[in-house]
Amino acid sequence: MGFLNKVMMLGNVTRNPEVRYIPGRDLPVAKFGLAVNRKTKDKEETCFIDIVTFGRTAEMCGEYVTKGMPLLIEGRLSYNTWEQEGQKRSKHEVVAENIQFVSSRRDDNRNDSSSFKEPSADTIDEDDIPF
Amino acid sequence: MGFLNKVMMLGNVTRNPEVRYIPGRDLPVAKFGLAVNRKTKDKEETCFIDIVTFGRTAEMCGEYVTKGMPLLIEGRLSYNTWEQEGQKRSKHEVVAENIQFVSSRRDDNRNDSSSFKEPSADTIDEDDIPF
Amino acid sequence: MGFLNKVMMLGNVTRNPEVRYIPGRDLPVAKFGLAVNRKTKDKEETCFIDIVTFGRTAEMCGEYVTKGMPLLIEGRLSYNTWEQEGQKRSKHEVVAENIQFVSSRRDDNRNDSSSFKEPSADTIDEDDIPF
Amino acid sequence: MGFLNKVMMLGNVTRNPEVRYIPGRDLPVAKFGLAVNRKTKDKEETCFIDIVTFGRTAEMCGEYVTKGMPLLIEGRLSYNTWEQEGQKRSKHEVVAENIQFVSSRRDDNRNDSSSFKEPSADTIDEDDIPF
DNA sequence: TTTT
DNA sequence: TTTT
Repeated sequence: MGFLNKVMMLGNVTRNPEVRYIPGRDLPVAKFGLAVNRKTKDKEETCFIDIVTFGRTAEMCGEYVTKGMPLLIEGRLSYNTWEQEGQKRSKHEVVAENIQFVSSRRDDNRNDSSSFKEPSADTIDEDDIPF
Repeated sequence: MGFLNKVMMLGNVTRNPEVRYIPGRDLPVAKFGLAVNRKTKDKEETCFIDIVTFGRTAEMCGEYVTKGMPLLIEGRLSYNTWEQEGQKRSKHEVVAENIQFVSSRRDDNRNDSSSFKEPSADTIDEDDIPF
Repeated sequence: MGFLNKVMMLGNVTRNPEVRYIPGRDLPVAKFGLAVNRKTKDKEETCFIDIVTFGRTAEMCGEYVTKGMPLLIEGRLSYNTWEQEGQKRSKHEVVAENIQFVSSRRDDNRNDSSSFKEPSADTIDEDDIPF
Repeated sequence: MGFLNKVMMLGNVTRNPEVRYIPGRDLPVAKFGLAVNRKTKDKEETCFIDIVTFGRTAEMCGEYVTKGMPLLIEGRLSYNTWEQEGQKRSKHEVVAENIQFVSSRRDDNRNDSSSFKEPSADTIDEDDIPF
């Protein structure tokens, strides 16, 4: 049938990424939190969600992503289960497949673009496009 | 800054919707589960997630959605917290803003289209489009 | 089989919306242009596309959207054909089903939120959500 | 400010892909057409759009994609301009960054999954995910 | 708690 | 130029 599992979120980083390596593999994994606000007429609610990312994107998160920063995340929702002290535990998180830096001030634009040139080069398919 | 929180999932319904009404409001709320599979070369993983929907969409879920059925969901990720026996509890779910029926057999196409004509009329903006 | 046609774009408005009414129907239609930039290491390209929107969203575009403004558009791609002087002509445009205002400066946030309270109330399903 | 240009379409291939190579680069480029139907109560409309894809995805399109086949496309809208006989010409197309095969019959599931194992291995980040 |  |  085919599947589809796509998440796009623009929010603020709630804690600095921690980067570790999968034991026995030289694959970096970065984890951090994201908060996405939603304001309507009468209320404001925030979706807090943990973000995981792998490989080069994880390295760049470790280098450039900091608490408070706005970030555009594209990825998929994932559901993990494990046992803890004989108890079943489970958790949703977003596996980020693409991360985009977003400047929060018009004035910062110039600087952002240059300082984030490397990260932005990480977006999907950047190497494949000839024109 | 603006926010973005968009989820699109194509999966199978894991339990029949239960529909109830918000007390004091005549607003229907439907809840059910969705399983989204993801196969790669070496493994298969499934994301289980609870779906909530409101209003006319909720009514139609109560009427047409059944366990096992494939469904295309568009909505947003939401994070709820509450207290239970003095313990903080929290949960992620997807608030479905648009639901689309998906036939799983080519042969069913004809019938699906007609039996689901009403539901499919519920998609975003259906009333607004003049041509 | 089900269909899917979803477009999400964050860009700048290239001309002020023109709002007209479908003759014989009191349905407003707004049209304007959007430019979405894409920078990579070696080049910058811009996707120019025409946006159409209907109903209440169209009215709000007429009232609040102006040339140069950044805008987040969600909708679907549409393909129109017609005859002009015996020639077949065709055109792609995006039918916007949801429009979100995006402030371009952190400082503007407060004001934006309030001045755009009405528009932001137009997002999908705003009326359906009970909490 | 950051940009966003995301297109997701599920439709049928309208012509077999033609694959050529960028002169001087060993980069394959595949082009084909897609038709996305949209039925509402009173009408049916079809969005025809040209799809371009590069690299390994292009090769797989050349090998596996055929006219009539349903396909899930994820990518971005692109706008190209050129001169033809002194006339300015322009065109929208979708640059596909990810393509997913979608079986149209439940019965085909088994075979599809296996025959398309290679293509599906091309989805975003397949190599990066450790579990 | 789970679907194909 | 068009698919189901």
